[in-house]
Amino acid sequence: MSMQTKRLKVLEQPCCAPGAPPLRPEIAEGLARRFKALSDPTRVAIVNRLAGADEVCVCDFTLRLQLSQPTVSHHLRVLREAGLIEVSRKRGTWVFYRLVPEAVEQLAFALGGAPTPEGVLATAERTVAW
Amino acid sequence: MSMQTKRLKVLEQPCCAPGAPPLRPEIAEGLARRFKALSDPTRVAIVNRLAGADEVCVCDFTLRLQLSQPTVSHHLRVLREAGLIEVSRKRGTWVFYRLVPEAVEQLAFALGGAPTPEGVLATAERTVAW
DNA sequence: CGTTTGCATCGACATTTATCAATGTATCAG
DNA sequence: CTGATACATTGATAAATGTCGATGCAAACG
Repeated sequence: MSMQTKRLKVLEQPCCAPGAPPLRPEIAEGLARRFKALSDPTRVAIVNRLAGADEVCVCDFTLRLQLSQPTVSHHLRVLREAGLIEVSRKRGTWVFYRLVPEAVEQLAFALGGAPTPEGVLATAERTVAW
Repeated sequence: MSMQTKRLKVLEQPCCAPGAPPLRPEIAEGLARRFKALSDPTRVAIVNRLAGADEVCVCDFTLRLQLSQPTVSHHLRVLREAGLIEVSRKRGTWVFYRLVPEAVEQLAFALGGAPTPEGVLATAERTVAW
Protein backbone atom coordinates (compact mmCIF):
# COMPACT_ATOMS: atom_id res chain seq x y z
CA MET A 1 0.00 0.00 0.00
CA SER A 2 1.69 3.07 -1.27
CA MET A 3 0.81 6.30 0.41
CA GLN A 4 -2.10 6.58 -1.99
CA THR A 5 -4.86 6.56 0.61
CA LYS A 6 -7.57 8.79 -0.78
CA ARG A 7 -8.82 11.15 1.85
CA LEU A 8 -12.35 12.38 1.49
CA LYS A 9 -12.76 14.85 4.30
CA VAL A 10 -16.25 16.09 3.79
CA LEU A 11 -19.65 15.75 2.34
CA GLU A 12 -20.76 12.57 0.72
CA GLN A 13 -24.43 13.23 1.01
CA PRO A 14 -26.79 15.39 -1.00
CA CYS A 15 -27.65 18.72 0.53
CA CYS A 16 -29.52 20.87 -1.86
CA ALA A 17 -31.74 18.68 -3.98
CA PRO A 18 -35.36 17.98 -3.02
CA GLY A 19 -35.48 15.30 -0.39
CA ALA A 20 -32.02 15.91 1.00
CA PRO A 21 -31.65 15.12 4.71
CA PRO A 22 -30.66 17.82 7.24
CA LEU A 23 -27.00 18.71 7.16
CA ARG A 24 -24.68 19.02 10.10
CA PRO A 25 -23.19 22.51 10.36
CA GLU A 26 -19.64 21.42 9.67
CA ILE A 27 -20.80 19.74 6.48
CA ALA A 28 -22.52 22.91 5.37
CA GLU A 29 -19.28 24.75 6.05
CA GLY A 30 -17.25 22.33 4.01
CA LEU A 31 -19.65 22.61 1.11
CA ALA A 32 -19.72 26.39 1.30
CA ARG A 33 -15.93 26.47 1.26
CA ARG A 34 -15.82 24.52 -1.97
CA PHE A 35 -18.59 26.50 -3.59
CA LYS A 36 -16.69 29.64 -2.68
CA ALA A 37 -13.77 28.36 -4.70
CA LEU A 38 -16.10 28.34 -7.69
CA SER A 39 -17.67 31.70 -6.93
CA ASP A 40 -15.33 33.63 -9.22
CA PRO A 41 -15.62 33.69 -13.02
CA THR A 42 -11.87 33.36 -13.49
CA ARG A 43 -11.74 30.25 -11.35
CA VAL A 44 -14.70 28.73 -13.15
CA ALA A 45 -12.85 29.37 -16.39
CA ILE A 46 -9.72 27.73 -14.99
CA VAL A 47 -11.62 24.64 -13.88
CA ASN A 48 -13.42 24.53 -17.20
CA ARG A 49 -10.14 24.62 -19.07
CA LEU A 50 -8.69 21.89 -16.87
CA ALA A 51 -11.81 19.84 -17.52
CA GLY A 52 -10.99 19.89 -21.21
CA ALA A 53 -7.44 18.57 -20.93
CA ASP A 54 -5.42 16.12 -18.90
CA GLU A 55 -3.20 18.86 -17.58
CA VAL A 56 -2.55 22.52 -18.28
CA CYS A 57 0.57 24.63 -17.78
CA VAL A 58 0.30 27.70 -15.57
CA CYS A 59 1.82 29.65 -18.42
CA ASP A 60 -1.26 28.79 -20.44
CA PHE A 61 -3.48 30.51 -17.91
CA THR A 62 -1.31 33.58 -17.61
CA LEU A 63 -1.48 33.92 -21.36
CA ARG A 64 -5.22 33.44 -21.89
CA LEU A 65 -6.68 35.11 -18.82
CA GLN A 66 -6.40 38.87 -18.94
CA LEU A 67 -4.86 39.05 -15.51
CA SER A 68 -1.49 39.58 -13.92
CA GLN A 69 0.61 36.54 -13.12
CA PRO A 70 0.26 36.95 -9.33
CA THR A 71 -3.50 37.12 -9.67
CA VAL A 72 -3.56 33.92 -11.68
CA SER A 73 -1.33 32.31 -9.09
CA HIS A 74 -3.74 33.45 -6.40
CA HIS A 75 -6.74 31.84 -8.09
CA LEU A 76 -4.82 28.62 -8.60
CA ARG A 77 -3.99 28.60 -4.94
CA VAL A 78 -7.63 29.06 -3.93
CA LEU A 79 -8.71 26.18 -6.15
CA ARG A 80 -5.83 24.03 -4.96
CA GLU A 81 -6.58 24.63 -1.28
CA ALA A 82 -10.21 23.76 -1.96
CA GLY A 83 -9.02 20.44 -3.32
CA LEU A 84 -10.53 21.01 -6.75
CA ILE A 85 -7.22 21.05 -8.61
CA GLU A 86 -3.69 19.85 -7.93
CA VAL A 87 -0.20 20.07 -9.33
CA SER A 88 0.24 17.23 -11.76
CA ARG A 89 3.80 17.77 -12.86
CA LYS A 90 6.76 20.12 -12.79
CA ARG A 91 9.05 20.24 -15.78
CA GLY A 92 11.82 22.74 -15.56
CA THR A 93 10.26 25.99 -14.49
CA TRP A 94 6.88 24.96 -15.77
CA VAL A 95 4.13 23.83 -13.45
CA PHE A 96 1.17 21.82 -14.67
CA TYR A 97 -2.17 21.56 -12.95
CA ARG A 98 -4.90 18.99 -13.34
CA LEU A 99 -8.48 18.63 -12.22
CA VAL A 100 -9.43 16.49 -9.21
CA PRO A 101 -12.54 14.82 -10.63
CA GLU A 102 -13.59 13.30 -7.32
CA ALA A 103 -13.93 16.74 -5.77
CA VAL A 104 -16.12 17.99 -8.59
CA GLU A 105 -18.20 14.83 -8.43
CA GLN A 106 -18.80 15.35 -4.75
CA LEU A 107 -20.18 18.80 -5.38
CA ALA A 108 -22.37 17.54 -8.20
CA PHE A 109 -23.63 14.80 -5.95
CA ALA A 110 -24.33 17.24 -3.15
CA LEU A 111 -26.46 19.20 -5.57
CA GLY A 112 -28.42 16.11 -6.43
CA GLY A 113 -26.66 15.18 -9.64
CA ALA A 114 -26.68 11.45 -10.14
CA PRO A 115 -23.18 10.00 -10.17
CA THR A 116 -22.03 9.95 -13.78
CA PRO A 117 -21.33 6.40 -14.97
CA GLU A 118 -17.80 7.05 -16.10
CA GLY A 119 -17.14 10.39 -14.57
CA VAL A 120 -16.69 11.60 -18.09
CA LEU A 121 -18.80 13.02 -20.80
CA ALA A 122 -22.22 14.48 -20.21
CA THR A 123 -22.42 15.94 -23.65
CA ALA A 124 -24.34 18.96 -24.80
CA GLU A 125 -27.29 17.11 -26.29
CA ARG A 126 -28.95 17.58 -22.98
CA THR A 127 -29.68 21.03 -24.28
CA VAL A 128 -32.80 20.98 -22.21
CA ALA A 129 -36.30 20.74 -23.51
CA TRP A 130 -37.74 23.91 -22.09
CA MET B 1 -50.56 27.95 -23.10
CA SER B 2 -50.67 29.57 -19.74
CA MET B 3 -47.90 31.99 -18.90
CA GLN B 4 -45.82 29.05 -17.78
CA THR B 5 -42.91 29.57 -20.16
CA LYS B 6 -39.90 28.49 -18.17
CA ARG B 7 -37.01 30.85 -18.62
CA LEU B 8 -33.57 29.36 -18.32
CA LYS B 9 -31.24 32.28 -18.65
CA VAL B 10 -27.90 30.64 -18.38
CA LEU B 11 -25.81 27.59 -18.56
CA GLU B 12 -27.16 24.35 -19.83
CA GLN B 13 -23.83 22.75 -20.53
CA PRO B 14 -21.32 21.08 -18.27
CA CYS B 15 -18.36 23.19 -17.36
CA CYS B 16 -16.31 21.51 -14.76
CA ALA B 17 -16.40 17.79 -15.32
CA PRO B 18 -13.78 16.01 -17.39
CA GLY B 19 -14.55 16.43 -21.06
CA ALA B 20 -16.48 19.66 -20.71
CA PRO B 21 -16.25 21.98 -23.73
CA PRO B 22 -14.79 25.49 -23.43
CA LEU B 23 -17.13 27.98 -21.80
CA ARG B 24 -17.95 31.45 -23.05
CA PRO B 25 -17.01 34.10 -20.49
CA GLU B 26 -20.59 35.18 -19.80
CA ILE B 27 -21.49 31.60 -19.02
CA ALA B 28 -18.63 31.35 -16.57
CA GLU B 29 -19.88 34.54 -14.95
CA GLY B 30 -23.40 33.20 -14.63
CA LEU B 31 -22.14 30.02 -13.04
CA ALA B 32 -19.86 31.89 -10.67
CA ARG B 33 -22.76 34.09 -9.60
CA ARG B 34 -24.81 31.06 -8.63
CA PHE B 35 -21.95 29.32 -6.89
CA LYS B 36 -21.36 32.50 -4.93
CA ALA B 37 -24.90 32.23 -3.63
CA LEU B 38 -23.89 28.88 -2.16
CA SER B 39 -20.53 30.06 -0.87
CA ASP B 40 -21.81 30.78 2.64
CA PRO B 41 -22.56 28.11 5.27
CA THR B 42 -25.76 29.81 6.36
CA ARG B 43 -27.08 29.86 2.83
CA VAL B 44 -26.17 26.23 2.28
CA ALA B 45 -28.09 25.44 5.45
CA ILE B 46 -31.08 27.41 4.19
CA VAL B 47 -31.09 25.61 0.86
CA ASN B 48 -30.64 22.31 2.63
CA ARG B 49 -33.63 22.98 4.86
CA LEU B 50 -35.73 24.01 1.88
CA ALA B 51 -34.70 20.81 0.15
CA GLY B 52 -36.26 18.85 2.98
CA ALA B 53 -39.68 20.47 2.82
CA ASP B 54 -42.12 21.85 0.30
CA GLU B 55 -41.93 25.31 1.79
CA VAL B 56 -40.49 26.93 4.90
CA CYS B 57 -41.52 30.05 6.78
CA VAL B 58 -38.95 32.81 7.24
CA CYS B 59 -39.77 32.70 10.92
CA ASP B 60 -38.41 29.14 10.93
CA PHE B 61 -35.02 30.36 9.73
CA THR B 62 -34.86 33.27 12.15
CA LEU B 63 -35.51 30.81 14.95
CA ARG B 64 -33.03 28.08 13.99
CA LEU B 65 -30.14 30.07 12.59
CA GLN B 66 -28.19 31.89 15.25
CA LEU B 67 -28.37 35.18 13.41
CA SER B 68 -30.27 38.43 13.54
CA GLN B 69 -33.44 38.74 11.52
CA PRO B 70 -31.95 41.27 9.07
CA THR B 71 -29.04 38.96 8.41
CA VAL B 72 -31.38 36.07 7.66
CA SER B 73 -33.35 38.34 5.37
CA HIS B 74 -30.12 39.27 3.61
CA HIS B 75 -29.18 35.66 2.93
CA LEU B 76 -32.65 34.92 1.63
CA ARG B 77 -32.34 37.84 -0.72
CA VAL B 78 -29.02 36.62 -2.07
CA LEU B 79 -30.44 33.17 -2.73
CA ARG B 80 -33.59 34.63 -4.23
CA GLU B 81 -31.70 36.94 -6.59
CA ALA B 82 -29.58 33.98 -7.65
CA GLY B 83 -32.76 32.18 -8.62
CA LEU B 84 -32.17 29.30 -6.24
CA ILE B 85 -35.21 29.98 -4.05
CA GLU B 86 -38.44 31.92 -4.39
CA VAL B 87 -41.37 33.12 -2.33
CA SER B 88 -43.99 30.42 -2.44
CA ARG B 89 -46.71 32.00 -0.35
CA LYS B 90 -47.60 34.85 1.96
CA ARG B 91 -50.08 34.25 4.73
CA GLY B 92 -50.73 37.17 6.99
CA THR B 93 -47.35 38.47 8.02
CA TRP B 94 -45.67 35.18 7.30
CA VAL B 95 -43.60 34.63 4.21
CA PHE B 96 -42.80 31.16 2.92
CA TYR B 97 -39.94 30.24 0.65
CA ARG B 98 -39.42 27.20 -1.51
CA LEU B 99 -36.57 25.74 -3.49
CA VAL B 100 -36.27 26.19 -7.27
CA PRO B 101 -35.21 22.65 -8.20
CA GLU B 102 -34.41 23.54 -11.81
CA ALA B 103 -31.76 25.99 -10.68
CA VAL B 104 -30.07 23.42 -8.47
CA GLU B 105 -30.25 20.83 -11.23
CA GLN B 106 -28.52 23.20 -13.60
CA LEU B 107 -25.63 23.58 -11.21
CA ALA B 108 -25.40 19.85 -10.67
CA PHE B 109 -25.40 19.33 -14.40
CA ALA B 110 -22.72 21.96 -14.91
CA LEU B 111 -20.59 20.02 -12.46
CA GLY B 112 -21.07 16.86 -14.46
CA GLY B 113 -23.83 15.31 -12.39
CA ALA B 114 -26.14 13.23 -14.53
CA PRO B 115 -29.67 14.57 -14.55
CA THR B 116 -31.55 12.82 -11.80
CA PRO B 117 -34.54 10.90 -13.20
CA GLU B 118 -37.10 12.30 -10.81
CA GLY B 119 -35.22 15.27 -9.45
CA VAL B 120 -35.64 13.62 -6.10
CA LEU B 121 -33.76 11.21 -3.96
CA ALA B 122 -30.14 10.40 -4.43
CA THR B 123 -29.87 8.58 -1.15
CA ALA B 124 -26.93 8.20 1.11
CA GLU B 125 -25.97 4.68 0.12
CA ARG B 126 -23.63 6.25 -2.32
CA THR B 127 -21.37 6.58 0.65
CA VAL B 128 -18.44 6.25 -1.68
CA ALA B 129 -16.18 3.29 -1.93
CA TRP B 130 -12.90 4.87 -0.94
C1' DC C 1 -58.26 53.88 15.34
C1' DG C 2 -53.65 52.24 17.67
C1' DT C 3 -50.69 48.20 18.65
C1' DT C 4 -48.33 44.23 17.65
C1' DT C 5 -46.06 40.97 14.61
C1' DG C 6 -43.18 39.31 10.68
C1' DC C 7 -40.27 40.62 7.32
C1' DA C 8 -37.66 43.91 4.30
C1' DT C 9 -34.60 47.79 3.86
C1' DC C 10 -31.11 51.17 5.37
C1' DG C 11 -26.78 52.72 7.41
C1' DA C 12 -22.65 51.52 9.60
C1' DC C 13 -18.79 48.67 10.47
C1' DA C 14 -15.28 44.97 10.40
C1' DT C 15 -13.69 41.30 7.59
C1' DT C 16 -12.72 39.23 3.35
C1' DT C 17 -11.42 39.31 -1.44
C1' DA C 18 -9.60 40.39 -6.13
C1' DT C 19 -6.11 42.77 -8.00
C1' DC C 20 -1.49 44.54 -8.99
C1' DA C 21 3.66 45.86 -8.41
C1' DA C 22 7.61 44.32 -6.18
C1' DT C 23 10.25 40.70 -4.51
C1' DG C 24 11.62 35.86 -3.61
C1' DT C 25 12.85 31.19 -5.41
C1' DA C 26 13.90 27.42 -8.19
C1' DT C 27 15.33 25.71 -12.68
C1' DC C 28 17.51 25.97 -16.99
C1' DA C 29 20.90 28.08 -20.56
C1' DG C 30 25.48 30.11 -21.32
C1' DC D 1 28.85 31.60 -11.74
C1' DT D 2 25.58 34.79 -14.41
C1' DG D 3 21.50 35.75 -16.36
C1' DA D 4 16.89 34.52 -17.75
C1' DT D 5 12.51 32.27 -17.12
C1' DA D 6 8.26 30.51 -14.66
C1' DC D 7 5.93 30.58 -10.76
C1' DA D 8 5.01 31.71 -5.75
C1' DT D 9 4.78 35.00 -2.06
C1' DT D 10 4.39 39.59 0.08
C1' DG D 11 2.39 44.09 0.78
C1' DA D 12 -0.87 47.43 -0.43
C1' DT D 13 -5.43 48.98 -1.88
C1' DA D 14 -10.09 49.31 -3.51
C1' DA D 15 -14.28 46.71 -3.64
C1' DA D 16 -17.38 43.29 -1.98
C1' DT D 17 -19.44 40.80 1.89
C1' DG D 18 -21.49 39.33 6.48
C1' DT D 19 -23.26 41.19 10.38
C1' DC D 20 -26.14 44.03 13.39
C1' DG D 21 -29.19 47.94 15.23
C1' DA D 22 -32.56 51.09 13.70
C1' DT D 23 -36.23 51.98 10.83
C1' DG D 24 -40.01 51.16 7.43
C1' DC D 25 -44.13 48.66 6.04
C1' DA D 26 -48.00 45.76 5.51
C1' DA D 27 -51.17 42.53 7.67
C1' DA D 28 -53.68 41.04 11.67
C1' DC D 29 -55.61 41.97 16.19
C1' DG D 30 -58.28 44.49 19.74
